[in-house]
Amino acid sequence: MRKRRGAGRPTIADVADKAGVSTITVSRALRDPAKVSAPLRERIDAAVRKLDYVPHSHASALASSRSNIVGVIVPSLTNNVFADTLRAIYDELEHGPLQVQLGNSRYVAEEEERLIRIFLGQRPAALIVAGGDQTPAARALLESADCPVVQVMEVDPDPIDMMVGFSHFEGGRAAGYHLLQRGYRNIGFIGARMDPRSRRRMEGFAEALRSAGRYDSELFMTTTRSSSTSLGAELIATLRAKCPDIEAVFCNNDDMALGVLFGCQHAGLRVPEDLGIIGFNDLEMMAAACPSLTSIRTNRYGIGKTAVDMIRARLDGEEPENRVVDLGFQLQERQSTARRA
Amino acid sequence: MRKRRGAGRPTIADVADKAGVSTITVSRALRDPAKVSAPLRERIDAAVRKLDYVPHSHASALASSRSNIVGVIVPSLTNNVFADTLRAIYDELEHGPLQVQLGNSRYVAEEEERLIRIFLGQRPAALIVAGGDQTPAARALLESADCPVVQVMEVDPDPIDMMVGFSHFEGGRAAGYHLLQRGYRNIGFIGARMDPRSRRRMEGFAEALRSAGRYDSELFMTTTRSSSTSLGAELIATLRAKCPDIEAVFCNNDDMALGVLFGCQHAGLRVPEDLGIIGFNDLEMMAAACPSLTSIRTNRYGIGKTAVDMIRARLDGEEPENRVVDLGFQLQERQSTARRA
DNA sequence: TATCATTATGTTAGCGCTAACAAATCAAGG
DNA sequence: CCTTGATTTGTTAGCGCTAACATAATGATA
Repeated sequence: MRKRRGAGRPTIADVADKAGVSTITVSRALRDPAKVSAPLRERIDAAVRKLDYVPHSHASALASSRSNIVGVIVPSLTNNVFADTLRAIYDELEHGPLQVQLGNSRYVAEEEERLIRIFLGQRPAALIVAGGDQTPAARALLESADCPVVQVMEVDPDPIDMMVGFSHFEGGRAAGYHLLQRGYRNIGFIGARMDPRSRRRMEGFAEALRSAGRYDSELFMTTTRSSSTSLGAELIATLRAKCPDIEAVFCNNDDMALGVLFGCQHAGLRVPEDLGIIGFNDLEMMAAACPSLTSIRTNRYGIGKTAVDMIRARLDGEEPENRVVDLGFQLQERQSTARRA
Repeated sequence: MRKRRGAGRPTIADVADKAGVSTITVSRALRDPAKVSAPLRERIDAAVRKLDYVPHSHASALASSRSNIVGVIVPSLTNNVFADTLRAIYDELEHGPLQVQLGNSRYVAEEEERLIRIFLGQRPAALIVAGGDQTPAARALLESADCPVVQVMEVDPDPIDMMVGFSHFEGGRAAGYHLLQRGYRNIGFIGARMDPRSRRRMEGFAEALRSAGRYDSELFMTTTRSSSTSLGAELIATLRAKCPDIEAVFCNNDDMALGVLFGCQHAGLRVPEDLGIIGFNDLEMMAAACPSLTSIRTNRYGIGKTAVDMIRARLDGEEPENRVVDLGFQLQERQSTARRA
């Protein structure tokens, strides 16, 4: 006699037996209750509860060749920027059947490609990837994926499928204009990691300075090290040692900006009088800091929410009116750049 | 003629055809290459590459009634504390076949129970859950799960299965002794969210103060609002308005501690002279702050790494020598409590 | 070389679910 | 009463993979 495998949890057949219907009816009652008459539905629900039945998602995925997994690939788990977007995705998906599967590419394009490959192996319901800088192979994989794909955090005229984010270039440019407007002259840039998005911020910033004839590459300091508060403090010290006449600095993110503030405080510099500081993202702490820190506010939660909305619409068969949604940014002006111009 | 479903990507049968072997041989070559002779292995590998074959994980999970999913349930995605542990889990799991599936319980026990139910429906390879405060039903579900279960972030003599973390009570107590030792007398506590772990920190802290006869409930201020830097600034202002003679404060986490520092700076108070501050977790920014902030350092990355090690050992059939691993904590003494006693 | 243990590969039958088709039931109109 | 069309439920086969058993090839031993 052959041993039965996995004879553990109740299956849809057990529920069907108990309710006195066929398995397909149970399947329908669970997936689309409207397709089953009220009395049967009640009997099935009762049987489900009594048996504590949980559908076997793998079997379902295999039979329908369509899983309930939304693959999400982000470059960092510790970066607050992605945490907010992720939180939105989880919040939005909570009350549906869709499940998030999260991959961490650590800012490595090849790792991202590997993750895309793995995720596609699961026939995901949809895919969300950060940014628009995939390798050609990764892009090809995504283009041929037969599920909705949303690129988040950036906008680009040529999305793989759909896209929601904002322009990092314009954000950087706005930061530049703000410092110029505030009367700062010797304006620098501090950037860590320098992933493609940070690079675009820097380029927009440089363009703003250039347009006013105030661009000086000596005042731009970047590193591939990952950003942190202490790194911000370290870099501003180095930069000031090299260029003591620097008056203001744009940091590629808020952690770095906070570090610059701490660095100034340790060095006895007054902010904004001796040095103006502007960050990027407007994390919660920026408003609380002393002095409060100017930043470019981005709608990270909205990006996650919009991404899910787009996916849901597509899965419902609708075609989104715009394949690229620009959620923009706002300059949050605070004490750290409030120099009497 | 019946339409074939899902006639999309290549299957194991396609690979088997191309390599001139049976499907089970391909299956074995992919899962355990040592079971297949070298020449066949090479032919199979070549076929896999040529067809760009990716195994269908759902089919595999169904057939073996064992998925490659490690379910992880954390109470928050934005809390840096969990981000570090998560990062470790992802780092450790990267080069194996195991996939992480992440759930966010938002500090709601019922939501955690729901997630456990969903995850168990996928027959996970293992489960990692935060803390030891599951509902009785959730605990029962986990106890009957036929996979390794690791509770992280805490230690408890009675784990569901395995556990790795540290004692929040002892951490809080250490913070209390430190402030007493530094000569502070009117010592307060500020706590947001007040999840079970924060509560245990507070209890340990209170116990330390009580042992020195310096416990005063008037100086303990808690809220269920979620922690943030601005909340820290707000609460210290409220607490000082109520008890102007407060000399030092223990914050239930570092975000709150940073907020208290900012609050003091805005109010013109000197730290540590007018107010001593100690946080919990020792996030990166604590060392960079000005003044640098004392904190209880916890090994969050190590917790994630150890959890995966324990899971892997169990999956390899080994029994861990200790079902509960205490990774401890260290007091990081910095300027914010450096009062000349 | 015959015999047995070992290793390498193949055959068969599902895992639990759902798509596609089929049949039964029902409502309304002539 | 029978049509007709819509609605509800059931039957059958198969999604892609692997467990269990079966067999073939290989090696070791006397």
